[in-house]
Amino acid sequence: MSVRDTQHPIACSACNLRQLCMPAELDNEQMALVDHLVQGKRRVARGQSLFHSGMPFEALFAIRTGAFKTCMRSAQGHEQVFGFQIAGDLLGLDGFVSGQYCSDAIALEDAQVCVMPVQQLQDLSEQIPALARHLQRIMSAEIVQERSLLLLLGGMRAEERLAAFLLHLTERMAVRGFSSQELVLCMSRQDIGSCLGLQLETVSRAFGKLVDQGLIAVDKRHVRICNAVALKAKAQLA
Amino acid sequence: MSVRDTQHPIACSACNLRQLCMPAELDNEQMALVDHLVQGKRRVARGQSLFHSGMPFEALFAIRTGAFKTCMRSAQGHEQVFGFQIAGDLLGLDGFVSGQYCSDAIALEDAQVCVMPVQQLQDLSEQIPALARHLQRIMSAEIVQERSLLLLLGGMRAEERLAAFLLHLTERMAVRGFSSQELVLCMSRQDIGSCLGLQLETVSRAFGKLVDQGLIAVDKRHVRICNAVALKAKAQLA
DNA sequence: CGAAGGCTTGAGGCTATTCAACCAGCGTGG
DNA sequence: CCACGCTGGTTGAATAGCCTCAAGCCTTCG
Repeated sequence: MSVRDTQHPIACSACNLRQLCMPAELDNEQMALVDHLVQGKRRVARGQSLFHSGMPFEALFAIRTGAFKTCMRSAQGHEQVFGFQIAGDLLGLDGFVSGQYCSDAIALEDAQVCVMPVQQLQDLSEQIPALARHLQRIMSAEIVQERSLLLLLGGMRAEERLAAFLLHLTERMAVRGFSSQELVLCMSRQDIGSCLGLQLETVSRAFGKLVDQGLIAVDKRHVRICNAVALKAKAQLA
Repeated sequence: MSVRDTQHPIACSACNLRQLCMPAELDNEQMALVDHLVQGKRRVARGQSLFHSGMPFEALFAIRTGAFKTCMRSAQGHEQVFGFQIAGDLLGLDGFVSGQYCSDAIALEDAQVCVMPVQQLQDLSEQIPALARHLQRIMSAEIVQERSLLLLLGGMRAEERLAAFLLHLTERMAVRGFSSQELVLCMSRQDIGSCLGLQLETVSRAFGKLVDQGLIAVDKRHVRICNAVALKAKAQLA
């Protein structure tokens, strides 16, 4: 399963991802409090789940390294992927409703996450309004993010969906300092398909089409954006 | 447009919808504070918007009467409906991210909403932790709700989508004390289609199929559930 | 080396879309 | 009053897009 390790207690105050999971406007005193919020780290091996639907909601997780998919499996065995999370993203926000996680979080590559127990989070939120507001913003962002997926599933064709997907991913990588031209996908065609409401074969064909049109170059899971303008036009966002 | 009216200042403490938009565990003192949170009401005529994408995020709204759809219009003119809100539901949760609403809220019938200014909401949340937690739960619920829509769009056929949609709606009406057999739709076939990722013709045909199978009876916008078990089976939730 | 997983490609079928005609109800104006 | 247009809904026929099934390739790993 997974192993707790506290041997590398990198404090939030010293973390380069702080700007993503923590509010910006903290003074030193508050920062010191926040440093105690993270109760250690947890490693999750590729393919393992960080949590799954129905487990008691005990903590929120911030991704330090690696990547996850959040998904649900229906009674019929159909797996629906809701999204992909990378370093700096928060996992477990769906647990507040019922006190149980409502989805599965599965590591797409070996990962390390910061564990933030809910109780501490609640207590600290009461002391630091900025933290409470930040959580609010993050959850609101999650809502907006999922709506953009709904927009995609509701009104786009396969090629357009894939184009939008790739652009969305590069945007997020760019925020984290990566190239906005190059992209290494950490998920399978099947996962992409599930997220976009397509079969893996259709995803494969859509990749082919985009390559044929000269918009991207693909080598296995390595993707290069050749014509960002045309790609955006295709994704109907340009 | 819309008219503010304060002539009927029904306090939250006296409102029969309180259990839906407010936390349960409030003492009298806290209840008195909450009563001041609602800065009057606003009427919205059928077809008019309560807010639309891009407007500054100044308040959250609780629906007292009437119904809304939340939607977005893409550059290409495609309208995507994200969901339908009825009495007791909160509107505007997507505004926390950027300080602007990210969607449109359009009244499907003449409606009345309680206006809760963000600033007061934030201040009060700091004084009443239960209120902050309640907001958290509501937002978390919104995330979960949208995921169920993603599940629907990702893996169901037209008939199944409609079945799930009808069941979801009756469930929510049942919570509010209405019959779980009878349903009056406040939205058009087009709106339903947009929400379910279908064309209005397809929705119409799906209605027809469900009627043929004896699962429901339809008279215009009046729907009666004849065979709830079979309907649930079709929606893959039973 | 063989087996398995991930990906691509092809052929055929099916679902939902598109385009179109048509009907019912409703409000307007002659 | 009826004719009229308009909106919302139903129905039909043809088409397009995606899914399904199937085969085959490449890489990885035991």
